[in-house]
Amino acid sequence: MPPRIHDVAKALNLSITTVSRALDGYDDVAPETRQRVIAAAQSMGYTPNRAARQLRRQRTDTLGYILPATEGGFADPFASAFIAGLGDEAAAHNYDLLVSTAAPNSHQEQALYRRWVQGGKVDGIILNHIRLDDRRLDFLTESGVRYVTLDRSPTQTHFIGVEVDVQSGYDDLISHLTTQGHSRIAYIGGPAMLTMEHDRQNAYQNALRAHGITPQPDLITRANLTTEGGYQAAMRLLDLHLPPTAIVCINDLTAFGAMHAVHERGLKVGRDVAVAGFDGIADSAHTQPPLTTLHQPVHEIARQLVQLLLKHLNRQTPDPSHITIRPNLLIRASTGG
Amino acid sequence: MPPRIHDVAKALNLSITTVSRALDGYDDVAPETRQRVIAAAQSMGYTPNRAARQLRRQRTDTLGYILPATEGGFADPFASAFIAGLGDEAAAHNYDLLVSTAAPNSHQEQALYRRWVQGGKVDGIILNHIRLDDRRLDFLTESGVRYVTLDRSPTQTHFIGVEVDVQSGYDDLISHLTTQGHSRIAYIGGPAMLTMEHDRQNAYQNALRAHGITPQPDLITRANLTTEGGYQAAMRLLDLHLPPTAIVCINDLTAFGAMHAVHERGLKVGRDVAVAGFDGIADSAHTQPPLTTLHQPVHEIARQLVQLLLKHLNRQTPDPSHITIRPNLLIRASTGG
DNA sequence: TTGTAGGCGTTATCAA
DNA sequence: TTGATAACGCCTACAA
Repeated sequence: MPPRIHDVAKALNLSITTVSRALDGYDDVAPETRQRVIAAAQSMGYTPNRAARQLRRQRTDTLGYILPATEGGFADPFASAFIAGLGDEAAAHNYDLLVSTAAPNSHQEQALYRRWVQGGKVDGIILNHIRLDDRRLDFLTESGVRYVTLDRSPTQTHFIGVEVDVQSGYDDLISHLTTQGHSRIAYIGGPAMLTMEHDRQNAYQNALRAHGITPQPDLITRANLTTEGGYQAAMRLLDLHLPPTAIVCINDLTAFGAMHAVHERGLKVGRDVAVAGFDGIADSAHTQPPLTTLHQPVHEIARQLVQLLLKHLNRQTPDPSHITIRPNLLIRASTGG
Repeated sequence: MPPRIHDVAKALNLSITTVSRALDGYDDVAPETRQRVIAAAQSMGYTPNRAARQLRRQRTDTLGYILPATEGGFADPFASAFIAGLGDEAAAHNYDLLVSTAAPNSHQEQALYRRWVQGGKVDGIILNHIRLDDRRLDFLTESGVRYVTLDRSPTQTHFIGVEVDVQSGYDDLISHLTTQGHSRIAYIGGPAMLTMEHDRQNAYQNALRAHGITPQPDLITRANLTTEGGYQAAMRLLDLHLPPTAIVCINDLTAFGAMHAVHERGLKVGRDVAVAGFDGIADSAHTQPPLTTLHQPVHEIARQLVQLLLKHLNRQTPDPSHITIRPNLLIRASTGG
């Protein structure tokens, strides 16, 4: 049983009021008294009880993040970097991070948000994997809970969050590929309901057109953001009557799988078929061959999201209400050379 | 402002006592009354305030996990699968999961544990990356906070958690390698302070001796569990006067880096130098060549840990106080064939 | 079967 | 500058 404020007060022959104010830095406490209180609290190992403080202050100093579920919990390097970023920045501001998992659009997901919001477990929420028609956003808005998102929903009028300038990234990438002589450039995306998929596929098509190439439906396919999914989708593409000479993937994991498929068909990645990813996770520098990818600073993005959210919790709307990050094209051997 | 129990009671002309008991499933409530209460709570969207409940019940229904910090938050696929497993199982039992990051042995780490434990933020804690001399365990034991660990510390008298039978795994692996004709088998480990490193390096040496091979100090090196670290460590090994013909790595990421190094030296992984990992993350099936590795079911391990912890919170000690998991050798092309 | 009342540990208002 | 006191929302002995 940890010590209570009461114990500290008794030990010093002071009232709990004084102890509380001394520790919280109010200025109507005698300097000497404050010293004694702080010293005593330190030596007794006193830490305010969070539940009591929450109840009184009507806030939790806790942020929530719901990890988009992945059947069987597959290992996504993006996710851990993202969580680490959220955790680091939250901790830097003395906030805690509550994490849960739930399958998109599931009952559990809905129940989870209810519990968190109506039970007052969190002050604000960070969301990613935003969906084209995302009920979560409506629910949160209705409930008056503040949130920030990575990626912007088309239905979102007041966007607060971080956005990746996918178009500029894909312009760079497609430009690079056409320079290498590619014109049959395929695309492996993610689940259709994600804005991420919508945005990236659009950007891919726009970039193609900007380079005088008409997007071909049979060169556009989808997977599930995993290595295994990328492998299978790439297999399908390579089985086409007229297979692509380059494959652009929605993320690095998908690209890893695509490279494997290319190799298994007896072709050489970079020479016979170019493969590119998106994310720039650390592993991408060490694949065989190293992967050309659009790097986005995941850890930094997560920290920016937390900063935006904290500002949002304090004022009404953070000053720049959203931040745009330009991905950085890393050219490696998987696209020729 | 979400509805309170008071609001529900008023709407039904009942006392808050009755509402509370009806919702909590006490049997001294008239069936009809219970129906009405449940219906009203549902329609009003009532969810008990967590802070108040915690304060009253003196428990939080929250578990804590501190992600071992990684400078810059590099992306570790193990971590996200682990967190997903913790989150899934916790949610299945109506528990929340609090996550934070802190550098091992840092001041922040210590402060974080204090806040969580003494502030009563969590009922129990899950730990991994246990260190040889791990103060966290002493602190938690002293504080009377229940915890479970992945990996067992040598100083731990009452071990509650999950342990991986590394020895049997390395016996299988070394046996496989010697059968392939290897005898100069190197090892790339992790930070020296981790029990994980200690256990795996020991198991590697034991397995070598069991096959009549004397471990050689110059073939044993360490990295930092990342792909980049594995790359550099492997480079050092390949620069030796008498380089190894096989490299055993403490985890898959390290092995990815090692494979890259082998290739960069103009050698072929699997033919000239065998490389093996540990973890069996999804990507390992799709590297070039696919990686031989000791697979451990991360998601399942995480769930078992939560189950053990919850049992520990209810009774004094869970019945089997710990669970041993045998890793499964997946033989792929990175070790020949 | 239902209601009354006290208290979990803090913070904030007010008075001394 | 300090102290008494009333909430915050909920659960649970105890009384009715």
